[in-house]
Amino acid sequence: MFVSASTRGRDQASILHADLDSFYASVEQRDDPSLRGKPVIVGAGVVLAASYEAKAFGVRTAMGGHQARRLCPQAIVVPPRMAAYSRASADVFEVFRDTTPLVEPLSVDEAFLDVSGLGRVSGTPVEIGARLRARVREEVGLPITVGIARTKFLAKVASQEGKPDGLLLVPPDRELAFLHPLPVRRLWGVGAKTAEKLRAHGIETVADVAELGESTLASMVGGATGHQLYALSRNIDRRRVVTGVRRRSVGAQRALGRRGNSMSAAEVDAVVVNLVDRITRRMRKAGRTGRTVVLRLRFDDFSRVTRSHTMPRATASTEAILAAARELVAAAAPVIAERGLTLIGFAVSNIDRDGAQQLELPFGDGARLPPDAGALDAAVDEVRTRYGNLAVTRGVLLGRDPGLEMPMLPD
DNA sequence: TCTGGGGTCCTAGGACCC
DNA sequence: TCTGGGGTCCTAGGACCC
Repeated sequence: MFVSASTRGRDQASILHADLDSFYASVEQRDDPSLRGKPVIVGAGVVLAASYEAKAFGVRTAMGGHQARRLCPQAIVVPPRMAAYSRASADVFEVFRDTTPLVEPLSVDEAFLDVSGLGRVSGTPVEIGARLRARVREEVGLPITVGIARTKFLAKVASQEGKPDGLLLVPPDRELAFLHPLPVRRLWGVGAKTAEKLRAHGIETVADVAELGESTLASMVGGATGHQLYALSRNIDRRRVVTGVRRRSVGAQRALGRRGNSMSAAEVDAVVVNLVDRITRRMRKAGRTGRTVVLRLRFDDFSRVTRSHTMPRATASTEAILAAARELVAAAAPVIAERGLTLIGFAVSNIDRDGAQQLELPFGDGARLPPDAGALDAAVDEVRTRYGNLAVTRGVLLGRDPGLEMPMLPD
């Protein structure tokens, strides 16, 4: 596993956040020249992506199709082509990984890149970012925006501010001037609900948040969110760019619309079988197993409900997971009958958690406790390189010094 | 304006254990 | 018979993100 250098780069802007612009819509415009320069909407029922020409009319991602067409009647609506987007994403990430090995994907269309220590080879972060944008444009044919800053959070905000098709650097001595005037919604973890809670207290900007104490914030929005807002608003973000982060759940769902109301038990079961089959195929392909099956239901009034069941062992077997899924559906039958089903979905979580795994730390025969925290970190990184991103909490050294406890390690 | 599909993390209560 | 503190796991719901 590679992680960003802890000394180098801490005080200079060397984290890139690269974010494709209107990703799905851009792929459509790339592949069909007749769509270029025109308002394009991907997805009919709900807007999955809108080109900048459509956004100019107020069309937004996740907006209902009816509203979108009313705002922009001349928009060209195209069905999604997921396979094409997956290919485009893979091509873009190839450019990312050719730029630096320290790539942390956030989704199909964005990632953090740590370019500290590349100076001698590749130039300054701004030069690297500019070259990355040019390569994605030339080699994949897509516009991409790059934000550059000293921290992940600032880099991400910078790419948002730099859109579309731009590059924006936040110099280390301009960070607070950049951050504080922004609306609270720009803070990670602040969505519609949290923004409303804050607004009720007269808090509108990041600067307003930064004036509050952590306990005050926690009392408004909860402990964890309060802690995060406190730190981000004061420009504290020590998170490093981490590779090899692994998925924690695998799921699939299907919206049924109004017809969900009138589906027979057999029709519902057919959907269940299909969803479980898709999930377990993906799990087996990825070599993952899971212990907890979660049923998600949505109803006429858009209310939601979840039911879950944890199995004794992690598995990717269609039979085992389907059996659990069917039991969850059967147990939820009364709710389904009462409230009008419009969506059904499953997720399998507790991935690869088949009880604790014994790993041998690479200290070799006669080795002693690592002399310092740095050596311990290196050992844990070594284990993670081999076994993936484990949640390491505590380990006990066995052997020569039984019972010697290692200190708590961060995730 | 009546809304897709894929995820992540946090909170809180209850069961159970020492 | 009643009492305490601390911890883990499971379930359900909620907020948020792209």
